[in-house]
Amino acid sequence: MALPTSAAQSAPSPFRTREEKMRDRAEKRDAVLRAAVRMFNARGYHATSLDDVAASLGISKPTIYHYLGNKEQVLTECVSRGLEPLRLAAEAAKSEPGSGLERLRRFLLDYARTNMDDFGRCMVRTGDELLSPEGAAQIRARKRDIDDALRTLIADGVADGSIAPVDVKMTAFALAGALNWPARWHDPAGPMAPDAIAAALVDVLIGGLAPRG
Amino acid sequence: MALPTSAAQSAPSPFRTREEKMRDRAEKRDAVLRAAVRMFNARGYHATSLDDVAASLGISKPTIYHYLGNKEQVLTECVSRGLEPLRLAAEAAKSEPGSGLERLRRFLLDYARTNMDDFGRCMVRTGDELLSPEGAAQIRARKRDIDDALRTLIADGVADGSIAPVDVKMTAFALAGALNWPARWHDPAGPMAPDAIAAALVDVLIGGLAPRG
DNA sequence: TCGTTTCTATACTTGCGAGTAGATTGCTTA
DNA sequence: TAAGCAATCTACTCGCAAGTATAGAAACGA
Repeated sequence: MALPTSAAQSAPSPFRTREEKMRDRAEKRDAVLRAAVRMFNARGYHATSLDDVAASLGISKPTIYHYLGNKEQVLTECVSRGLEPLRLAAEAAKSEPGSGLERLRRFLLDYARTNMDDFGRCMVRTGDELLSPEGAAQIRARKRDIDDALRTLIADGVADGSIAPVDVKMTAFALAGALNWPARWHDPAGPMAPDAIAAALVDVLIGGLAPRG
Repeated sequence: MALPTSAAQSAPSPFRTREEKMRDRAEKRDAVLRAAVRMFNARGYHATSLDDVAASLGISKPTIYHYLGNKEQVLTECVSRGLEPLRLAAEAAKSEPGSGLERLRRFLLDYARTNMDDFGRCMVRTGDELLSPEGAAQIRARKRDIDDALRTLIADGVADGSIAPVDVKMTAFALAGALNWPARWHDPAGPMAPDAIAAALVDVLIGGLAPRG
């Protein structure tokens, strides 16, 4: 039989193609992860059972196991999805124009915003203690890459004079800490927009507390 | 029989006075908490069983229950001990001499150092999700007091001109985030001294990234 | 049409760890 | 000397939630 092209959709057929089925499957997997990450953020990983997650989707626990290997994999997949936009932002910052400070500022804004969405919050809040040694090592390596990119941006800025001659490592920790913290306190349902928070935090960090000249 | 005064200790008696016994009890309770907080920090609260804690002290679980009501109370007591030095520092900062910025700087240094000791780390890492609603509310109220003190110090500095006209609330979050973060990454057994880390972080936060005129 | 794969459910097993019962020992006090 | 209390143990109960065995329905391919 001839495979229908994706363009040939005049009358939607009930028969799914291979790609459609793969997409269906991916959508269901996504739905599981979205439900899980919300509950992890709201109640914590250990306080969330996969039965709870399943119930919130109107399905049963074995269905989750059909899409994901085990509970830790559900968590690591959520963390991965929180990490990915950071990796992309770090990648992008490398080849952008502008001074070190300008490139850093854009990266920090992305970083802060990302940390306030569902997967970003989960990523920040998931410490090594929740994961198996292997899982923790993988995640740590990927976080380390982000941190390296951050340090490089700072060093670039120091080198081109757009950033004061700070201690690069400690500065990276200070920035990361300040921008990770909203994952703990920010309420997505509250009145403060993530963009505004990100902008305010970045302004404080770049300007410092001491009054300028 | 006459109670021995605490001065009459020429030959240490095996018979304990009431105060000595109370002190003994307090010491044992402390030992339980110190053992527990170390394991909570190393492996996480949920991954630490009270059997583990007991074993590390060469005692049995019911002995822990003799000194503390339940597992959550072990945790909340650890968190309290992490919070207490912060409360004292906040209290002290109120009545110290110096500009707003100077008082804030001293407070921030205390804050950062405290967050790197055993109980401080536990305090920072213990999110609401680990506690019962009642426990979480109590802890949150006490953290809120610290945050209020921090905001007041910032506002004082802005008012007296020693701090730039920043957004007080966001600044408090940025500072707290940056100084809480070492609770996640600092290794007490590593080469970096908490004092040096605290100083470096505070310098970055006060000075900012942008070069000064 | 028939075997195979996909998806889903019900109903189970299993292990861990919080918390408890009850006994024991020894000091304290009436 | 007996009652009481403090401190500790061994040996349990019990509930929860991760993960599994198994089966049935639908879709698919040959």
